[in-house]
Amino acid sequence: MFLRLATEKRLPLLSPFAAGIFTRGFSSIDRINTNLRPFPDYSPKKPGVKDVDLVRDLTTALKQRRSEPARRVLSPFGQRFRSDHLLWAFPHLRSDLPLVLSLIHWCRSRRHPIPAEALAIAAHLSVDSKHLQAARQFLREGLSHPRFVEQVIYTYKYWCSNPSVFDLLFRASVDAGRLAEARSLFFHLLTYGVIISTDSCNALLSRIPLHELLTVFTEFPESGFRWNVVSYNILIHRLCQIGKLEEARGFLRKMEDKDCVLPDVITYSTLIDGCCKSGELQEALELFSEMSIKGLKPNSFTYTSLITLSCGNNNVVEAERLFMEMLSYGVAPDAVVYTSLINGFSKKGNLFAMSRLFDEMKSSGHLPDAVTYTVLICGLCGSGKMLEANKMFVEMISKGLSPDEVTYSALIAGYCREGRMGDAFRLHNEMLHKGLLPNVVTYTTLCDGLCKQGQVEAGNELLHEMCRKGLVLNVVTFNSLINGLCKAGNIDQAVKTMIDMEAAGLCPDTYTYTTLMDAYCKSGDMDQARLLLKEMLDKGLQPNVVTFNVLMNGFCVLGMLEDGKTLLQWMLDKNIRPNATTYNTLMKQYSIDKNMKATSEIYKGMLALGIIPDENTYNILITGHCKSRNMKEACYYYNEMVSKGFNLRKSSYNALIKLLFRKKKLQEASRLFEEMRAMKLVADREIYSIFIDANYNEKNIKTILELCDEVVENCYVEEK
DNA sequence: ATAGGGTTAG
Repeated sequence: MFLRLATEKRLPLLSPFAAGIFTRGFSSIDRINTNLRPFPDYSPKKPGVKDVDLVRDLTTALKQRRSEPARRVLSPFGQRFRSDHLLWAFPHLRSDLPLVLSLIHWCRSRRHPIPAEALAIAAHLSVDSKHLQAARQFLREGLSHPRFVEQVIYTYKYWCSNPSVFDLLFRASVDAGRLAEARSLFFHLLTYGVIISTDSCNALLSRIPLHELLTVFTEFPESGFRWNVVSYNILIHRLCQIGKLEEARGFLRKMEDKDCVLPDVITYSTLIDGCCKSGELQEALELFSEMSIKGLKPNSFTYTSLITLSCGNNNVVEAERLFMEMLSYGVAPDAVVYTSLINGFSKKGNLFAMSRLFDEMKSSGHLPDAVTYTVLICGLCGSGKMLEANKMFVEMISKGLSPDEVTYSALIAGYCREGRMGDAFRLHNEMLHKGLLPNVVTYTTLCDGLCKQGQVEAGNELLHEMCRKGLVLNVVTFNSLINGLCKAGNIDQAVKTMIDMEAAGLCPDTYTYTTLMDAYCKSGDMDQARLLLKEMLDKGLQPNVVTFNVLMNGFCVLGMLEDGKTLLQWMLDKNIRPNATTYNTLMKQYSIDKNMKATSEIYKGMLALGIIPDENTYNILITGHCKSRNMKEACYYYNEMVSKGFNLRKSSYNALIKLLFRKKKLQEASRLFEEMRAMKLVADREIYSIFIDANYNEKNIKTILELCDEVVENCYVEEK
């Protein structure tokens, strides 16, 4: 199996009838392959007379008393025994591997070094007895001796070994990380006609760096060796990992057309995943249909890649469709595909769908693992449900699952978002206590949390601690710190930090620029903001909707509404889809300027593009219309937003109540006032006065007292 | 030999 003579390459050189030679056995092959090296003859070192006697007595004792412990049997020989005796003992024990093993074991226990030659022979004997595990161990140990390979070759013929010993030797080199050695071993063995198995060569492929992999991939077949589908899958996977999709696809064609190796589900799934990771949905779908045409049935790996991409594109509807399609094709779902889908919903904040799928997963017999729980915890944290996230954390531990760095980082991020830095650091300490090392993400999360609490200095100190632990800052860490500095009003230091970041070999990205541009915009320095925009465009960085929103906000608060509208047009021209925030920013400024006509036009433009208004949009419309005393419009938007399940902000309630009161709509005003109080929102003092007066007129003492209490409790405390 | 989880900007 393991040995194939390296003759295939020479085939074309033979005469037409030479092919028949191959059926006639080795002697014929030897005739045509005169340049194949023969295996050398073995001539062991000669023992002295006393040595001969010792070895005979020792091996006889071992055989005679084989049921007794070797230690006891061999103890009389302890004084006189040398490592050399081992070599002379082997011929006596050649078909008795258990005794060979116990003799070697005894040697080791007496601290006798085992010579390389003995290790080579022991490997041959082990292979001969089909004891591959023992052979592997001897070979692994032997590799630490110089010229061990030569020892194995030198002893090979005499000990009538099996060619698989070379395969094991090659494999041991690979496993020991001696990759260059393995590579040259391949060619060296070739000169003896030994061919390493594809499996072992594939083990080499999966361990070497990509540039060497590509060399090996072309250089091994020069001797007639052929790669198989696994080899191609390894290569394609590595190319996909670094985003070289074109080349990966090239090898898909090459394997079929040039090498007659048929791609399998793994080949296609690997390529599809590569496309998904690069966001190339179109490519992925092409390959998906191509594999089906070839009769290859996609599996849960294939679907997971596509589902994960859909979720990442914020398209959970498509993700769920794919999941249903997978089920309808009879592809069994597993914990991974469930986890991916659950993650999609949790990221959208759809906790209902998240727990529905979690239940479905459990009831269909798929055990949630640590990743599943991490996704659930993350989803709950993202929705501010820290209590439930903690419950999930406890549940996962009670199920015997171990939270890892990722789980902890997710929980820590949840606490940071709530400003609960004490809890965040408590978890950080808990990690250390459990022997889990906080990594860059954990530290970045904590640093960001500190920055958001206004403690930039502490954040910076934490990063120094992180560096002392040998961790390296990444782009996100820098961005977080830059943001902290900006929010603390220290733009100069933020810019310096960006320069540090570049000096550290990290490229500022869209987050970095957007953060700094926002700081300049908010300080009223639109010129600097524009300069940064130019710089990022020059670097080939794409501004995104957030970048534009930052600029939009800058123009709007400075009253530069015409620039704002130009910016909106520019976005549309650049095919960057504005979102509700973009429109809200413009609408807000127009409504502050009491230009409700323009506000309404912007709103219409938003609807025309199919951009869904959010809670903010309605609040802007309501306060704006109230300020312009458009009661009808204000009430219209109030009803619409309530029907969509949105809540009014305090300012919207205040404005609407005041307007209703002014228009003598006492009943409506009062109803809204009650609604506002039920929402635990504190009305303006002016509104309290209005309702206290109104109740006074009605002589409703109880209500008056209640309202007075509330005013004292809320308005007074708030104004202090 | 292939798939799922955590951090940053408005």
